[in-house]
Amino acid sequence: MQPNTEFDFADKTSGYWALVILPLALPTVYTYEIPLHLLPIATVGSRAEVSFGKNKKYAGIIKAIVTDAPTYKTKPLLNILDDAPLIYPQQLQLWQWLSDYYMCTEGEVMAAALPANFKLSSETVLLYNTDFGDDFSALGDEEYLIAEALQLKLELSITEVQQIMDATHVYPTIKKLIDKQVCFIREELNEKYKIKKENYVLLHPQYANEQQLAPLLNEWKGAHKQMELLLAYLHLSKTEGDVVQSTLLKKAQATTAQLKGLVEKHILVVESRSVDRIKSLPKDIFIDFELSTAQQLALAEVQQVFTQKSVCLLHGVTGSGKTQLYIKLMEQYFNAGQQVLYLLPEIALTAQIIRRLQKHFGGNITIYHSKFNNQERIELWNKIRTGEVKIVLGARSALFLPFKNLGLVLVDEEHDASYKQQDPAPRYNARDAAIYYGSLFNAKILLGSATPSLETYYNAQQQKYGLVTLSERFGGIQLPAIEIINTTQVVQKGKVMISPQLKEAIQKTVEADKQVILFQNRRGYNPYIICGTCGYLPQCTHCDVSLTLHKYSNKMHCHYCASIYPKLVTCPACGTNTWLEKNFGTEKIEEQLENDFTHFKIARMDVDSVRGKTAHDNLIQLFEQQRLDILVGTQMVVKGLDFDKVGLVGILDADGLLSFADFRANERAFQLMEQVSGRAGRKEAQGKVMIQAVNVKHPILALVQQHNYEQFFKIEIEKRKEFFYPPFSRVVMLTLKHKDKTIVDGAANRLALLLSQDLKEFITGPAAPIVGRLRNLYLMEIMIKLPKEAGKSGVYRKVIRNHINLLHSETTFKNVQVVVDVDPV
DNA sequence: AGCACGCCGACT
DNA sequence: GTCGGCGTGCTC
Repeated sequence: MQPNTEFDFADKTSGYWALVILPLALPTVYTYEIPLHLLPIATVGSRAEVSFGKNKKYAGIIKAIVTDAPTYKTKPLLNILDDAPLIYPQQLQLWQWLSDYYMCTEGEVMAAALPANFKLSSETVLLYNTDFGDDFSALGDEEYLIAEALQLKLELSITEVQQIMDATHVYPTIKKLIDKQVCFIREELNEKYKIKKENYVLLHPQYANEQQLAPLLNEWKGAHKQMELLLAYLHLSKTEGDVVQSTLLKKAQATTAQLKGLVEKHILVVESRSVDRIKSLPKDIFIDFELSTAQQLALAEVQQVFTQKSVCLLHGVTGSGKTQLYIKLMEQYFNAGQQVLYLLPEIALTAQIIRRLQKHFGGNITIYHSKFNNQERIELWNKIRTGEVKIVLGARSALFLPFKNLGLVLVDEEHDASYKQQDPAPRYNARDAAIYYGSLFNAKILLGSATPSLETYYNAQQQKYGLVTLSERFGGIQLPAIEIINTTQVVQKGKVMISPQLKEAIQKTVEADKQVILFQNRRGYNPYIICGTCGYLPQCTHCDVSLTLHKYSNKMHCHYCASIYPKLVTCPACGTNTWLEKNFGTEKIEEQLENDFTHFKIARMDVDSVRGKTAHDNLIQLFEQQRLDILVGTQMVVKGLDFDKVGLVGILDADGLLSFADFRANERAFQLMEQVSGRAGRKEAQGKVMIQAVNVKHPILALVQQHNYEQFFKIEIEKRKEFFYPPFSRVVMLTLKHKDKTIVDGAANRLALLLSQDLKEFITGPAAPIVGRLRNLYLMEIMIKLPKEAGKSGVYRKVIRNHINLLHSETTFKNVQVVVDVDPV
């Protein structure tokens, strides 16, 4: 694979070709000839600048270097953009695996894997031909406009041209301008990343020894201000070591001119140094706590498992102190000089956990998530690649980082659905991909959860993974007592659902100086308006869903396509104005609570209230510092938060959780309720949980009440087995989309028929999903439950791929989009 | 993903 | 008659 450096350079063609992955949804790699002069630096894993199509340029990744000449003519690589490979062979292997397993292209994986600033594509720039003169008489109106602007600015980007012409159809005009030689075009591939430089002030070498400065200072002849500046410098360099120009000038209240004076006198020198954007903490490790006996035992068991198996599940009840165990384990791998990846669901990546880990690992721990800007990501990327950074804490995309020497992967809250990427391909599950990625390094993988996914727990039971259980809460605190409240009566009154019992408990809890968390599931349980006369229900014009009423905007929102509509005054169906507000979301609950408890401090936490970078953390901090009494929220309040003073947790609507129509409904409901409950009584005393439900006989509720995961697993796994659902099968969900209803229906039937030639007994559907139309596209779904026979899954995927291609070869169905989702959640 | 080519409806 | 709509196909 490596280019032969002994190659005879006298030969003109190098005889080597590079297979390049482009960051586009293209099914294959593209072959480029490696020009002789680039051969020594063209290495697998580096980015190459290539021309693709008529004039676009991209930065692609060299996947492989081959010596067999392709049968078609090739373009040359234009440039090699990296001194050293950006990614390691393990990354390429991971990309390949992801694209195979999740049935997407490697380009899509690349687009997801690389930080934005590494993904370059050219921008077309129009350049004015100064030889053209200024005779614009032969130009049309639009051509004239552009030519005039070009004459003035000499360069225009395509976007600027679009603005000038106020039109999208700019290419024909540009073409004419080029033909008439008014301008020519250039394709620019810009490296956006600039190393941040900062000016440092140093003593001139002739004063390297400070004693040499004394005569100078005693016989100071220069400006007084310059001496002050020099003294300020000496002070700063004593106290802080390296002196940054900006800090010095600020401190001495001096100007650059004065500093320049000293530089000219060869007393000081200014040096531009690249600085790290990532502010670094001291690299001390400080692990000052001791594990409890139960934790120590569990840690020893994990270590024991890792001598035989590479994956281990840590099943620890909420509040058992899994994080402490992780910290001890991380320390061990860190000390062995290996890198550690700690994955968390995006939402749990709060300042809380970050602070906690930084306290122990200081500057050795690095955080990587979507809120970081591009420059910071690039710097991190490089530090991880060189092995300088040892511990990374991140959400699912941190999986793509180029580890050099990965020893341990921790997947916390392994059951969490947000490890699965939903929308743009690759639709990967970071937990599963982490297991594969780890195996490439021979790393150990620890999956942690209080409510493991059925798949993982099953794997543990089958001895595929090791299993370690922590059934005792840290400090011996009891798991919260759970009370189930029948709300049949309350519901009938059509009011906000806070039962008298819950209301009383809230009152008592807050009065006892404890905090309350109220949980309301959001999806499918939103406020809406309905016409009280004719029953008309306002719906989104692009999607088959009813609109949600938002109080703060007083507008109706579509939660699927984000369209916003004004609140209707008269009913478009019957012309009356008798709207009824139905149902309730977190907003409405907050409103109700404010009425009921006028003296309590109440806050709401959901996607609307925590928009923006810091709102979420701020709210958590407020709650942590007990400046809030009641927190009302959705899923968000569940994840990874530790609050010491929560005495009561209320689940307002358990029916809503249990009523989803898919095979994971019970699992999700159990996990959610168990996790929410776990927020209660973590440090000092046993907490209390109240679950409101109409269907109080639902078996899951009893299991939650007993905190009985094992029993839940036993019941649920039987059902999965009976109906051939995961973990007994592997689900592949095909979603077909088209703007014409009859065409999607036809395509879905056709595809199902095609698939049934090979996979007859595994197909369910086609069927329209609950939301049958999204963004003006009608949807149909086909579910395939594939058996998990060893070695067969590749064959199955090929069959599916072939049949989709076959469908697309039929003219009627050519434009039907088919989205493939492997292991959907 | 772009971008060009090509075949049909609404205007000078 | 042409302009420009977007459906279709290709990019090493």
